[in-house]
Amino acid sequence: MYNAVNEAKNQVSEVIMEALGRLTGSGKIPAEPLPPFQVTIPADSSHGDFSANVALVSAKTLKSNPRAVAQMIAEAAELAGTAFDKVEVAGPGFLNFFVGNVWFADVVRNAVKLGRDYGKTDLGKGKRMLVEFVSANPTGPMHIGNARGGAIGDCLSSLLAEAGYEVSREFYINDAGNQVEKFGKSLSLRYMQVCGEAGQRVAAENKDIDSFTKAIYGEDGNSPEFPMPEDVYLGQDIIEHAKNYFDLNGDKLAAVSEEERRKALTEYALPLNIERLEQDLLKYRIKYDNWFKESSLHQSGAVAEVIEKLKAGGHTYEQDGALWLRATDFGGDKDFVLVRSNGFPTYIVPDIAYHYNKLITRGYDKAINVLGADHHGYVQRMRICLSAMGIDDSRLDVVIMQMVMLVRGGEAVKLSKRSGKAITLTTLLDEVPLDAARFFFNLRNSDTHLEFDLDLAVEESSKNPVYYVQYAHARICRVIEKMSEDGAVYGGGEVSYTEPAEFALVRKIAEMPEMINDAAKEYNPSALTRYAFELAQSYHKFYDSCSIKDAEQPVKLSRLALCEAARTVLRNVLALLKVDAPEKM
RNA sequence: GCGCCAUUAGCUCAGCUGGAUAGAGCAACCGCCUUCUAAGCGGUAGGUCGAAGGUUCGAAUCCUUCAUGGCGUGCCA
Repeated sequence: MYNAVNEAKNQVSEVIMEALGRLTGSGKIPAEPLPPFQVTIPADSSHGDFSANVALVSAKTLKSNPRAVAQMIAEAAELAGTAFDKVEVAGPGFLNFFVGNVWFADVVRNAVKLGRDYGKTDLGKGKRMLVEFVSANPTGPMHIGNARGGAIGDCLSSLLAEAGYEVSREFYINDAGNQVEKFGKSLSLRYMQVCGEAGQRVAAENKDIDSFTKAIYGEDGNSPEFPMPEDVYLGQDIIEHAKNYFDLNGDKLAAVSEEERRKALTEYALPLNIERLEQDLLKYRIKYDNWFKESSLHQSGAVAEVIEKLKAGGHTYEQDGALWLRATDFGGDKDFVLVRSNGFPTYIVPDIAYHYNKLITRGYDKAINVLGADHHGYVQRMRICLSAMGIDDSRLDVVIMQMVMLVRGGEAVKLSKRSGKAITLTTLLDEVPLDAARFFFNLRNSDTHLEFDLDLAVEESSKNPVYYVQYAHARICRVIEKMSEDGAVYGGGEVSYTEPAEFALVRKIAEMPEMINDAAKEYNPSALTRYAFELAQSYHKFYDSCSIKDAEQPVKLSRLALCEAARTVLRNVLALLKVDAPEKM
């Protein structure tokens, strides 16, 4: 795995350690253990390509001032055979290392040579990660939060794979429990409305399904003529299912028992919803490795086993007819219920069984869940449950994402999950290009609120960061194409650079593998969009100040090589985001 | 009440395992297309890093307290 930045950092450390060895050997500094120091890339390249704070952290131990210590190390440092041309003492006592031309040339040649493999690392070699994301309820369409979760989870998965982890993407289908009960109840109510006299009259007046559902739906899903009680789903999709079932099968369910009706309607609509979820996510360029059904955990007895295990471990007690988990034994605020007094387990029991399946049955090293901030209380409870099951709870990692605020015309778009009027993933994608949606949802750290500007996402201009990045790619392609028409093609030979804009672009290219490692460690796919933007920016600046067409032969090919390298890296990053890299715009 | 997250330029946000003059985009203002894609580039202006203490050679970054906002804290999921 090629990682020029990491190698250079290691070299800096080695050079310093050797210098310190010589200094203690000659008695110039006392032989004391020194604190660890850091090698970083300075923000300002006039401070060198790599910088070490060894003198600053060691000054106290050595009873000297940082600049004097730095000076001694700089003088004792042996740079022959390293990537570095020179080392300087600067500021309060930093050691600034400057890489030579060979380093820059190597970066470019390697990026061109490695192609799609450039940027890959082996950070996670041998580790298997299961990334679970979206897992929207199959009782209705996906909302805007699912859209953010989808983009984050999918790009996080790509990122981890790039860092060498073996990654599986998984969707957990909540096809059992209360939500599904409520789904059946809602369907049944709407079905009876559709069968009824009023429903038939509306059907006669509204031939197409859209106007029909709208008519039944009323103002906010609860029209006086077609009233719905509290605690049911009011989405128009429920009416649509009921109507479709009626069209296919007539009113034959009107006479059967409520229970039977709910069951039949659920068995009809739930698979359709699940298929719809899969289709919608595919359109969003998300393909799961596995769709895991909650119902399978009930059928296999895994849910019952969880309760038995927790009971056997002595972590439960009965009170008020319910079974409680002694969460306080594991640092929880309060105990909570596992099995309700009506005999049904709460939502967390199948979830425990599911995590047990991930970590023990299937043996993944880590289970990563992408969850909305409104579920963060759940995370602590799940950790407690895992501990109670004897599983190391650090094997569960959670990426919490804050809410999305949609903005249009400078004002917040009001969301209402309950009324079914929330903006769905599908309607979002009708309005916003796919590339923009995927890019925008990864624009910010997941743990900050995301302001999604619908106007900006649609705008085809430099204001829109997606276009800025894609434009850089298209520009590179055009340059390379133009030059090849003139017979100038980079064939992999020696290259050399002199201009600041060239160096800046090479440095940015060199950063990719480290960026991947850092972002993977932090589970932070937003680093990808940021990096893509910075890389595009470095290219635009290079393009502006360094002509390729008018350059003399050796310089021309070196710059062409740099274009190739930049294009490769841009493509690689966009591939991780699953955003198109257009050749023309 | 307790817990989690946030608070940095007019706006949206980076930077947070302590380091050099606190960065970027947008908005504002001034420039650059007979020259490889101006969907671009350069420049100007804009900051008591929510507040107050503390830790230290050094704090946007770590600790404490407080303020404001969001979300949790169900025999809902």
